[in-house]
Amino acid sequence: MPELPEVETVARGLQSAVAGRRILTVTLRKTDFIDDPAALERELPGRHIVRVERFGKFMLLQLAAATTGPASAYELAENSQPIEPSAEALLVHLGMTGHLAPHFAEQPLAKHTHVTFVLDDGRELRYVDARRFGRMAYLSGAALATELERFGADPLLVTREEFAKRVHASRSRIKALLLDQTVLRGVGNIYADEALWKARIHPAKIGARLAPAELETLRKELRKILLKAIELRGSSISDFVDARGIPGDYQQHHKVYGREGEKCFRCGTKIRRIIVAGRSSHFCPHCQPAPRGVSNARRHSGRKTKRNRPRATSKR
DNA sequence: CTCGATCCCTGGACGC
DNA sequence: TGCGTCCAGGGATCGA
Repeated sequence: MPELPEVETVARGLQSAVAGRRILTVTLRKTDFIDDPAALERELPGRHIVRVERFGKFMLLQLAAATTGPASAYELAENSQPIEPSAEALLVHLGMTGHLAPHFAEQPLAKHTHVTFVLDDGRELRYVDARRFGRMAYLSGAALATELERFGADPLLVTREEFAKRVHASRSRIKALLLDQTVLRGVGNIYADEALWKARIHPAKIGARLAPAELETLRKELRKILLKAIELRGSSISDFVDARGIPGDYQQHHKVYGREGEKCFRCGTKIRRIIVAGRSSHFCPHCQPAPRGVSNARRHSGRKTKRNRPRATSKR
């Protein structure tokens, strides 16, 4: 599941693989995850991919009109300017199962290939996403700026003061705050759980009640974990692979995620899993004591037999 | 303002 | 082997 480190890994791979290339044609198949499919077909052909970077869990393929001519990869590497409000970009969110990678044209189309960009060197940039939880949008100018402004701070760059301000501004539980993309951009379920374990904070604790020292520990540990995960090219849970099809290695380092019932590496207590903010939350009941009002007692989920909802047939 | 619930979607795990 | 059921979860949305 692509979170910040996985998206960073893919973005770096694409930066070295396709930056400087020109998009010749766009082929769309299923389009229900695309904001405005017609805009992609209309705007992308002829444009250059100037640069690929990560923004939260999004990849931003920064584009430029054909008239500027192809920039050399070397030239692009020298250019580390942030995206300007007047820029244009293709936003790609990988959702849970999205892949964006270059292929040789003769390679057969993988199942669930929904978008193909033919590049000027004969290769194709293909978007494959079985579940279509991803998102794709072509945005420019004010619309792009507005879209990006919705998001919170980058967890790798956020300062102590800004982190504290953002967390203390709400009465939500810390797990919900870490997952909230308008608070921090890029953190998902795995790295939220890992950081909370490292900082010894219970996921259901109210963010505003965290002591400044706790908060600062959390910020630093989150940052360390994300950097380490980037170094290892992300966590390969389910089928994450980078732009070259290579899986990451950080899943070997998970301390709580996916370890329900196994022993805490610090104290040996069995790792538990509860639902916080609608998401599975893995934690050590001993190292991360429950706040007042939240029971750590084992309530074996009575397996609620929910739904038998009739399939809302909304194919497109 | 914050919450849970529901929905989107498919593949994989699991039980029988 | 095959079928049914459940589950994964990021994000939008809705009602409480």
